[in-house]
Amino acid sequence: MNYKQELAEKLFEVLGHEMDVKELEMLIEKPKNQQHGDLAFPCFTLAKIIRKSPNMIAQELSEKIQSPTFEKIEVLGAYLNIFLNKKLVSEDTVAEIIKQKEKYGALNIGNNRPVTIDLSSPNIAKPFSMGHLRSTVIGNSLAFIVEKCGFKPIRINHIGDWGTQFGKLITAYKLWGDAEKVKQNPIKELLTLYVKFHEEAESNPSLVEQGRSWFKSLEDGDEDALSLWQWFRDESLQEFSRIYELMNVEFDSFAGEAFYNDKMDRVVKLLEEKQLLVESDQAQVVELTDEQLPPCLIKKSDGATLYATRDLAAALYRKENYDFDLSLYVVGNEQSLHFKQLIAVLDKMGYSWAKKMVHIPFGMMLKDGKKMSTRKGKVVLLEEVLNESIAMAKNSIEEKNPNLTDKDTVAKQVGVGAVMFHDLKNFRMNDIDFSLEDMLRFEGETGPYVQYTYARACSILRKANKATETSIQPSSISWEKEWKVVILLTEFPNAIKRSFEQFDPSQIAKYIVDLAQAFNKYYAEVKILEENADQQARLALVASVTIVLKEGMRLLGIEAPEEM
RNA sequence: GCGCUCGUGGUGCAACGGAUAGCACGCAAGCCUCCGAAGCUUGAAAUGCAGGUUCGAUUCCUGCCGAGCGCACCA
Repeated sequence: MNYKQELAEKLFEVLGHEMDVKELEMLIEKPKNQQHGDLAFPCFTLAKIIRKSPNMIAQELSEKIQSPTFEKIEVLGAYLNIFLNKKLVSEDTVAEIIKQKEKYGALNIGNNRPVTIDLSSPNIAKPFSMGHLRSTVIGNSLAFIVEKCGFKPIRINHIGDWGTQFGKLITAYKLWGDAEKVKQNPIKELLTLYVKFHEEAESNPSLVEQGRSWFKSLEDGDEDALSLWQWFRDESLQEFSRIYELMNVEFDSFAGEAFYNDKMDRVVKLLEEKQLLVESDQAQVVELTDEQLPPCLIKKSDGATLYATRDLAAALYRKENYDFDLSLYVVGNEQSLHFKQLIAVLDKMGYSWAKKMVHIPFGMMLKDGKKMSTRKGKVVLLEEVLNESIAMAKNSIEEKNPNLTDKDTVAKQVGVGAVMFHDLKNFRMNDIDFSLEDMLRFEGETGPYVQYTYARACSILRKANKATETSIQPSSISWEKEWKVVILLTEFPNAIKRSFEQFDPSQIAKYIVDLAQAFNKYYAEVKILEENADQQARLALVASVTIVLKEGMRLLGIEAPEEM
């Protein structure tokens, strides 16, 4: 199945053990140009070791290597170009996929060890904005990827349900709030209050002081403050769950910031015991000068805790309760410094597992090239975008496939798929300038494009009206026209491996677009349902494509409707 | 000022240090009496600047320019 490895082994046999198999495998590449074959081995590195011209080495190697897997070996300059045996590789690959079904591409490297994933983490009383979309969608996909690699994912939604913004919110509600309005449209009304607070605070600084004092009351357990907090929290969570349902995202834990309120004293004590805590400007900090980082603030001068304190408590709690092998934090790039500090402090505390914590940063969702600001109300609401996308999908269905049953379900799958895919298709570190137009595009490299390809392939299998055979019959097919599709099918496990190693779902998104493109070209060129001796083999190929496309979409958290 | 991230056709993005730098959107021209045109085919169009390492640099290193984000009592 791994042809690269096979080639590396052959090279190793033929060579006088100048390099080991791993090194040789590293050098093997897939040519950009298909005319150069399926695998290529450049001889430059070898030339240095053996002290012969690379062209000569290539020539010599080409004469010595033989295997039924390689049907042709060409020498082009310093390159050894290997052409795989199309019939053998195609029939093996297709048979393998049909046999393994959605298990194809699974990697058994995790040994069922737990991996916690901190994702989504919206702030209560603030709207679920496009910014949270990124963490939710990337984290969700990473959970599936990690699972595919044999780990046990634990999705944790570290809800932002505590902090000074609640003091501000309570202040605003006390001054201008209306219970009825909040009940009717909680998030929007709370956002309005939050924005108003910041507008007013510019000319009236005492508001900030009031906010701070309300938060202090909250921390001290003041009943009035607590009941307001509880109310805001409940209303917000209800709204969030509606969005998660739309996107089909589920969590194993909603333990947010408030959950750690009673677990922070312990952290502070531990830090004191380990003599890491230092007073600085009346605040308690951990110095990180050795690590060349700014100090990490643990307690404010008024004794209140901070973000870092909470995250330390959360890290300890997660280690103790989940015994994670890996702890991923899918949080924006702008918090890189915070996670460096967090990990550094844990390391200083002597926890060896600190290095198992990985911050997975991603670029910002910008608006007109600038950061969106909740305070100024410059946010785009995710739910509105999703609903608009669903409505657009519905229109497309009415126009293109009016007889479809269950249009609403499919519209949801396609509309939401478009938004999620748009976020996953590019390398996560790139900033994204928000564009509704781009997000709701259904043509080109988009979720709906992949879904459409899948639906078309399913349609063929339906029309063939033969259950996909468990094995493909020997056929006269040459696999020439199918070859681009086949070679991509063999690449799926690699795409999964890359996405895991780099914690990068876009590797899979790009892969399924490539596969969909190759299949669509094949579809345009070959009449698959033509009755002839090759039909069975072609249908098996189509079945393989549906399996891999569907599994690829699943790993991104996107649904795959069979008709659309 | 210091730190992190990023500079590729008009726009959005690809390219384990390798061959002629790929794809999509948009634009221009085609393709449904034929398996779903949310598709396919063809065309025009790009590596910020200057050095360095290397047989070979879009990729690695240094400097500069440009963008975004951070840099103690927000998260």
